[in-house]
Amino acid sequence: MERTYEPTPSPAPSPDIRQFLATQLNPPQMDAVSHGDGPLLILAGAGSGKTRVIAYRIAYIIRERQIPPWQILAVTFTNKAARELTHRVTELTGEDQARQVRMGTFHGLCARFLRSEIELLSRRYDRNFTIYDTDDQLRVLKRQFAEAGLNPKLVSPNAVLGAIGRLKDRLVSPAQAASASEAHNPFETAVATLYRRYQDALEAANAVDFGDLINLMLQLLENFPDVRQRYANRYRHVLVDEYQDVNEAQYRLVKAIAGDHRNLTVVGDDSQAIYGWRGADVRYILQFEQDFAECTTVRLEQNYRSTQTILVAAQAIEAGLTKRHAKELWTANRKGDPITGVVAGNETDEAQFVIREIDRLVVTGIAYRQIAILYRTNAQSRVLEEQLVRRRLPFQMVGGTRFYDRREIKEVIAYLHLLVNPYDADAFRRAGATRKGLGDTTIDKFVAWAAETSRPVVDGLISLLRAEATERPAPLINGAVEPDLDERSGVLGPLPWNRRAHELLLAYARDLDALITGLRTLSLPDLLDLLLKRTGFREYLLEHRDDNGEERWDNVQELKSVVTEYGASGADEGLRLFLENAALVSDADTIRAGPRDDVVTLMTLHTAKGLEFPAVFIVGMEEGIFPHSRALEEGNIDEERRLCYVGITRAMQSLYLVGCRSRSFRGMFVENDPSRFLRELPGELVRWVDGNGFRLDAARVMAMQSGAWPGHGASRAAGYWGGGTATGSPPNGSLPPVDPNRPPPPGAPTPIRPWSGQATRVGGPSASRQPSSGPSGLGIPNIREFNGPAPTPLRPGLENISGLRRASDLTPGIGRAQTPPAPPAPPSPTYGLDERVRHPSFGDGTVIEIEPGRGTEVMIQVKFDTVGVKKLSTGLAPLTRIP
DNA sequence: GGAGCTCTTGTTTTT
DNA sequence: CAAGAGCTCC
Repeated sequence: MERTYEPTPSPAPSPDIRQFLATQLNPPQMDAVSHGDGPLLILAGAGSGKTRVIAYRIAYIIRERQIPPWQILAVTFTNKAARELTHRVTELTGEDQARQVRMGTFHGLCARFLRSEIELLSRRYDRNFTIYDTDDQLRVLKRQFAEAGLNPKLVSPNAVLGAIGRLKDRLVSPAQAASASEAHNPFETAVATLYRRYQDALEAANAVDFGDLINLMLQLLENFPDVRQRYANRYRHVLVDEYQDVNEAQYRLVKAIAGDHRNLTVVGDDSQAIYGWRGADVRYILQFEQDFAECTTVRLEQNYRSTQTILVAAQAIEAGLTKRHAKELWTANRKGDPITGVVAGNETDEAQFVIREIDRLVVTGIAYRQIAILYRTNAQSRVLEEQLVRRRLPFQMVGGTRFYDRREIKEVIAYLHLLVNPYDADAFRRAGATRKGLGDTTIDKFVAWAAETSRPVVDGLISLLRAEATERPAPLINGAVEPDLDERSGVLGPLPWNRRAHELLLAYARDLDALITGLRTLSLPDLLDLLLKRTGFREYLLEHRDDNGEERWDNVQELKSVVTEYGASGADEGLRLFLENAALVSDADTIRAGPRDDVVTLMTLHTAKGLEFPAVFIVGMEEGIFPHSRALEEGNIDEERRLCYVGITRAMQSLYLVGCRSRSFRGMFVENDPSRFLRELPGELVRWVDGNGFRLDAARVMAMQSGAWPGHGASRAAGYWGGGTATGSPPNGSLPPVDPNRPPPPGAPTPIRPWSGQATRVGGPSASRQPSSGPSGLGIPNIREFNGPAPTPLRPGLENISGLRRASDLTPGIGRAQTPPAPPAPPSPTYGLDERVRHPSFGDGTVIEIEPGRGTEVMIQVKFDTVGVKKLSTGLAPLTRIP
């Protein structure tokens, strides 16, 4: 096929489309959406309608430019984002077209591409490759420690796995890692050795890890020009979301596909780059204008999400960054309430404050689902969970331990993996370990035997069965099976295990054989049933495991309900789809609550990226927790700062930043200083309270801002406030007054690291698998059909208070919307007296009073049938009319 | 091979 | 503190 990359002349949008877009988008958004061919950089501040712009742009390319949808490739980082984008594009173009657009995550898309291409790349892989997750990786790696005679106590396998991951992010091969330039100390030498072995083990198992998904695809594109041409030709329009989070491999992947035609749109915000630890490099977005010199840059600087107060606070944190793209967010939203800064006593007080405050918010008409509690580390969720359960507040945790990471689930899935990928030795071991009587010794012997005789593990096992089925059962000589068991496929050779082990292996083989047959004849749910029954999995869990056997069995039952959703296709195809999902999909993606569930959401700050909530609590605002001690040690404060920026900008109306003086972990009490991020908040924006909600007096606020928890040893606080100003180094290693650009003082105590802990999760995967818009539903405007312009839902009365507009005001053509375009906030519904309404928490009720609230807010009083009279804001309360 | 015990150790974020 | 590794004993 001839490939030419002449830019299609970009026709001026037809007037009606342009007119319609003008009602939906502000001018810079419109510029981005209607940009023609060639590279486009969209710098999209928090809450500036980024996803909306991508969705509209895809729709625009299809509808207006008449590009076939299958020529469009849209890449995201998370499944959540991919799903949201699919959802929005579907609303704009209809299902038929949207389905043809190739949308997905980097990893998901690469997995998909590799299924059809990987055999070109190396004969060591085939299309049935298994995707190993972190747990699988670690198992394989630990085995390499043993085989290489390395002591896992001297070098931590986790650290080595991290190092290998980072090498892969930078496209460093095992051979390169072993070279002098990479390995210049004992650790790196060990890493190089283990990396080589690890990679060999993966290849032998026909398995790839997350890094391989990207890197193998890249190799394919870079080493096979015809393949690259094929992809570049097919995907004539490439869009990449969260571009600030790409690593080198991903960057080169994008370039390999879009480098020729250059129809590349990247969207991102360098202030929200929070994945440096995963190899992401902000540099790529900062350099986009050099990489693609002819690119057009559009800045989306109008924030539709947050109050001015919240935005200004976020910018105060952002201001401490050492480098960033020039970009100034502004909002036409109201000033809003002050931020609440909370000084609690300990982590229980912290949790109790949050809960009391949630109670209060709910009384004012906020629904549980409009509230999020965010924390730096998953371990912090535990106290919150305990208290929430105690107070019977409905909540969901997003993330934490993945459902598919549970041991019993991994064990069942290991069996399933074996049916698809007979080379998967790790799955063989894992499934084998659940079989009564089969121990490591026999399994090791078997795996070694299979490797020596060049048999995939499953084939080797089945061959035992075949040999047994011949006329001559295996006689034993000196406890070993007779060496020359003959069958059509050849001689098995000496089998180095005893009769008892042999019987156990045969039973394993019979089970797998039956399952392989089942793969052809049964539905996927039935196949799983057969698996559980034949292997006696329930008995194994109940007898064999800890006291939680019942609970574990319940989890397996959950797995059955998940699998049912893949039952439409045949077991074989359904199984492949299911396994791919199990490897690539996190709980954050599957366990998303449907819009019906009125629950408070708990998650990490990282997980919260891309979401928004009317009320947000960020807890653990302490040095060592947030910013995290490890980041402090490594001098990575910028990334923590960006994470804080992300957290703050999740909030639409109410923001609480909560920290505590002391916290117990590992059985000890530790005291951290207040987070620098707390202290950097502009004082006039914050209402400071203690854990009981009582206002802090001025002296205590000042103490707080100087780096000490107020009220904690009054003398201590008074001590360095005696002089009236906070210059000089305070005693006790407390931090000096706010100066975002200053590194921590040399004398600062080493912050104590947070402890780890297992976060338990509520709800199973089936609890909420229905597609949903997530908890952010409230703030996302309805997207109307392209061809059916709807009246613009002007948000009533969002007057620009107090002249807080930013520099963008002065920049011609940027960020200034004459008519505020459809802001991402729902129009406040109006209600009439005596109207019947429904609230997700309070039930049904009757409107008995309507009165003006703050600003343009309208407050109504509703007499609920069961809970009495409540005063609610029509803009915020999730009310629906009952006909 | 496996149960039950003590000891060590490791602590971020996720595709 | 809790999970995992390592040890002993059956």
